[in-house]
Amino acid sequence: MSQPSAPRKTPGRPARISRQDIIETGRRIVTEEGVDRLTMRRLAKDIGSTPMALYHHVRDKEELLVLLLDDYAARTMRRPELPADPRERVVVAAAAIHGALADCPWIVEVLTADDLMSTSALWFVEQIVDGLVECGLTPEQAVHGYRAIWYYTAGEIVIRTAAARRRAADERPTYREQVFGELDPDEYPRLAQVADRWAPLTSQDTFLVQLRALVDGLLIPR
Amino acid sequence: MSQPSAPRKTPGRPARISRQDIIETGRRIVTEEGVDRLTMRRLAKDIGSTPMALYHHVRDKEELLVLLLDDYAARTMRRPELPADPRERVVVAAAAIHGALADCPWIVEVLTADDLMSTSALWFVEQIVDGLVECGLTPEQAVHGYRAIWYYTAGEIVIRTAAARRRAADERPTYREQVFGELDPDEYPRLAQVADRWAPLTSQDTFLVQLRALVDGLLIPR
DNA sequence: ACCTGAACACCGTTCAAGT
DNA sequence: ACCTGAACACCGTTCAAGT
Repeated sequence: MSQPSAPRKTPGRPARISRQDIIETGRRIVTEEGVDRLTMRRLAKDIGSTPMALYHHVRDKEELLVLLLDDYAARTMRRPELPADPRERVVVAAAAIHGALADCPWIVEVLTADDLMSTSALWFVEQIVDGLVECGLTPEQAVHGYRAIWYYTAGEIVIRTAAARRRAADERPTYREQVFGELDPDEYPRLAQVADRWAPLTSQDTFLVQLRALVDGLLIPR
Repeated sequence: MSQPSAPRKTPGRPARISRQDIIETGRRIVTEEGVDRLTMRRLAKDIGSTPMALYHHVRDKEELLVLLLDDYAARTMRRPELPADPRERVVVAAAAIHGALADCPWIVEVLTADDLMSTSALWFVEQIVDGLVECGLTPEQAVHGYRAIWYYTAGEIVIRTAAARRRAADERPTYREQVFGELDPDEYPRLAQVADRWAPLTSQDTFLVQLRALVDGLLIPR
């Protein structure tokens, strides 16, 4: 990451707050109260300073969020033992990324703001691309394969997080429930057939089996 | 959709603005200036009314956005000719959903707010689930398969839209470019190998071939 | 029933000035 | 160099009142 406030050699006034203070206080607010409560004003208040002081250490709020994501990843993404089989290695590395994101729902705000998660996740990306190459893909195909896995993973997190947030906030029946209640079985026979099982089915966590399907599909020679 | 302002039978003051006015004005603002510019205040001003008048016709801003998505889908999602082969049918239906979303980047705001796109997209979901069943999946597997396709599709849109927004707004080199510039080839040999091709590779549109891979993977008997 | 005006409780960020 | 105070230009939404 860029370091606009890397420790200068003495001249000028000593800093009262540091990037590290900002990150730590930001992390506390986000984990305890959610990313919606993280505002520059609130952060400044908690840190005992003014909103504008923050702008001396971070460019803007988006940079702050990326910093917090980096901090989160560095703090939690421990490298797991990976299986020798390259296909399994791809699956386990992708599942590890997914697991880290799933424990950190506020991440969605930043996901949509940057395409590569964090330097701390780079090792996992390496494992995925390398595993795909070892399975016989060209490096180019492997990059595209990684991208498909990343889209699937990010999409799962974004959609599931949104669904959970809605459930938490809402009393009213979801749009989905309304739609499935009034489904015309002549026009939508298959959906009508599964209508009453839709909610339990889609709340099942099948991330891993579908991830395997995707990886298997990517590895079919073509 | 719920219709809190369905036409009442005469009593009371005649409405000066209608749900339809709100949707049309909202659509104009969003398509001409982007979803960020759509505020209740701005919409009220354009419609020649006050912010609070809007709250008589929509519950809140989120409902307004869902209404706009519905309107967009009903207006643009024409049912295409579908191939007879069920596997191809799944691919074409999913690609049609993707194409509609890709032409409408502001959708991301609403995607994260509701899990099922719109009643207008229901026919496409039916085709996907039905195609998967015809290929031999159980209805339950087909629903999970649809979900995986939806995650992949939504993830692609979310990430690509975010990347485009960043490119449009930013001069500074992306985080990604910085990371790939300083990549340690000993620690990340595979990424170092593709580092200089990463940007062109990941800007290629491979949605369709990866979608096929996913569908093929979902259809492998297991 | 439908709409208005004023207010509440906020935002991110810029600017000019202070130490 | 680092921080402050005041201000700019906004938000979504509630409330009480008007017609």
